[in-house]
Amino acid sequence: MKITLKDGSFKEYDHAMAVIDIAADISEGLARMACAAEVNGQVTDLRTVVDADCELNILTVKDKEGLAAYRHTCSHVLAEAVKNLYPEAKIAIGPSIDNGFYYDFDMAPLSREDLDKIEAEMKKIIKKGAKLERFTMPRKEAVKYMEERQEPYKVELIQDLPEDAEISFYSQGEGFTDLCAGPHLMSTKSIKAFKLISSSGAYWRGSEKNAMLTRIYGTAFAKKEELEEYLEYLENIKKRDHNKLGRELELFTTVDVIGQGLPLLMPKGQKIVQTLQRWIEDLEDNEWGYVRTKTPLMAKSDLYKISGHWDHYKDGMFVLGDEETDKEVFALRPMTCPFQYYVYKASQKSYRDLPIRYGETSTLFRNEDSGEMHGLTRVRQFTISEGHLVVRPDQMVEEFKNCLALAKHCLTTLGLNDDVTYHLSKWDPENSEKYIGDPEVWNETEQHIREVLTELEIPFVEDVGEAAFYGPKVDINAKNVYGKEDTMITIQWDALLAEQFDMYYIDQNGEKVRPYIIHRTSIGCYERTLAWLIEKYEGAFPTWLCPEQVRILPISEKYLDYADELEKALKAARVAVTTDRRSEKIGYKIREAQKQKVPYMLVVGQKEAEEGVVSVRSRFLGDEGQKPLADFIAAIRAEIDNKTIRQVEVKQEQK
RNA sequence: GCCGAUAUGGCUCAAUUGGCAGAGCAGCUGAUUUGUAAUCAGCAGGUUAUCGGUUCGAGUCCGAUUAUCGGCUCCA
Repeated sequence: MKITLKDGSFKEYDHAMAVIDIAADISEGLARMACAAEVNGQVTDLRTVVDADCELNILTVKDKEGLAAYRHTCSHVLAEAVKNLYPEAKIAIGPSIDNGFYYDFDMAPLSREDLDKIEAEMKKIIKKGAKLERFTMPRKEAVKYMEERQEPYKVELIQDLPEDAEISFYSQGEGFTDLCAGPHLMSTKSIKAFKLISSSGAYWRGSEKNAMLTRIYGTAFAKKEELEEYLEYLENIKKRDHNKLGRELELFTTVDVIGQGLPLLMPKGQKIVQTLQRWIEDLEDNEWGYVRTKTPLMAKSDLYKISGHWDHYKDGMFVLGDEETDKEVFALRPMTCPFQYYVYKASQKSYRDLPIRYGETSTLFRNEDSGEMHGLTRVRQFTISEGHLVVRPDQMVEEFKNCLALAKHCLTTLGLNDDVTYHLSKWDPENSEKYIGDPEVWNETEQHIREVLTELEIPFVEDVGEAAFYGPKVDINAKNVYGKEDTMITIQWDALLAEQFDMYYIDQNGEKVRPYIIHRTSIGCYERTLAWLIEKYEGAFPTWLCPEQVRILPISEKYLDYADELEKALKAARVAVTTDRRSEKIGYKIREAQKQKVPYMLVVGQKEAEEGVVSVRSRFLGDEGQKPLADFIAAIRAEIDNKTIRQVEVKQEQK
């Protein structure tokens, strides 16, 4: 047989061979490094026996799948260690994940000390360096085997495997065997660097209806240095975490008597939100053809009965009053759609009126479960740059494109455009009762969106079952510092709700026609976007967004007269000024201003006051230097007026 | 909602087996005028998250509640 290797070279053998032996034949080093293999593009185990011509690629920890196998083996070592220390623990599942691996056990919760003990046991196991052996069993035997070992979760897994599946096991050391598809390393000895990160609860098979198991997270790397680097990285990203940094910078806070998911924006945080809001509202209205509405924050239950929310979403709403005893019951709004529909419906519309683009800076309320709240990204009350476009079907593609362009413009201006992924969120035909409308409408609208994204050369992935109940959408997601993804912006194609709300326009022939609706946001919700900006810029915002753009640090009492003049000049430049007329501890105050990420600092002394020159420290103008005051102000002004350097790039990008 | 951890002054942290709640920084007052991690002296700041229990005595032990953090689940 003829084996084609990654580099295009060949190996020929006259008998069947295991991949690991082929690797050893290529080079001993490769066999030592090997974690898994790819045979004809299929990831497989090193123990796989090859008996026909094929393409073979040996995977090491440098390959994604190789590293996954390495970590997966580490999770088996973890399971063996846990079984050694806690024989009563039942094993569930233990896959590799993005940054490491985990294993779920049915056992009592663990403390950090317990994890340290388990880690020590794992080290012992690795030191012994047992070989991993793979074997298979028919279904009946496999079930019996795991029943004898009193592993009910494994029994359930085996029973749920498809009829034709090969049921494979891996065993290692003295009596640890796990149901597993592999692939795995040849020996536990190959694991060089690992660390148990944390433990927590996790539902069996990810369903809250099932038992809560104890999950242990860990990570593993090929080298100690890589592990240390990763652990250091984990420490460092905490410094960017908006939930910590945002509080330190006094952008927001929470108060226990006010409640969960109800952050308070402090003056500096609100200054940023206000800057964003003024910018977006003016941009939408003046350049993108929006008209603004201001609709109520609550409505009678009747409205939500029409929209369907009362039946499907009541648990997620804050209901005011008691349905049993009160004549009227109200609810705080979880979305703005129907409110703006009634603005549309207030008068009869002609085809000439369309498209109509309604924008609203809209505060919404959602009664999230108590464990879901997080900083500014998951809250119970938030404000979103919301909007609904009522358009004729023939205008739909054009308007949808415009919404994407506006979102991209916002992201680019904020410097966030490189950090997002686009998703086409589709319905799930298997679950059609969750959606309204016919399959043809869904397939057609999804195809339209697919074409729009392709035409705009926007890379995207398609997610089944993520659509809104009334239509497919484009979700623009970003990862936070911990790698968790949040939807920042969503643009939804709705060909169905106009029917529910009996919206229409009069066409050229005098006939009533249903319009299409686009639900969209331009910059997302302000709380979440603020959180994202904090993490992106580590609190050092572009100057135009800075709540405090300049701080004056005087060093002499004699400077007082001059300070007033300076203050006036800076105010005229739309620069916030903090004057502190105390002269001592200037070094500390500079440090303090740096900590609070004030981009510009003016240190002003008596001598400079007389000469009209100030010492300037700023992270934009270089560390320090003497500059005429006028130059300094001009520099700040230029930066604010240009928004950012990135803003210039936007202009280049736009046609 | 579920599993676990945590909660002491504005901030960072102490407080021995249950035995007088303390320090540094920040703040305030006065003195000092020396330009980039710290001038000097003094003052003030606390119902130890809240409520309840055990005890002669609770920051410490027990229970409940609230909030925060790490996960799970959820996110129309």
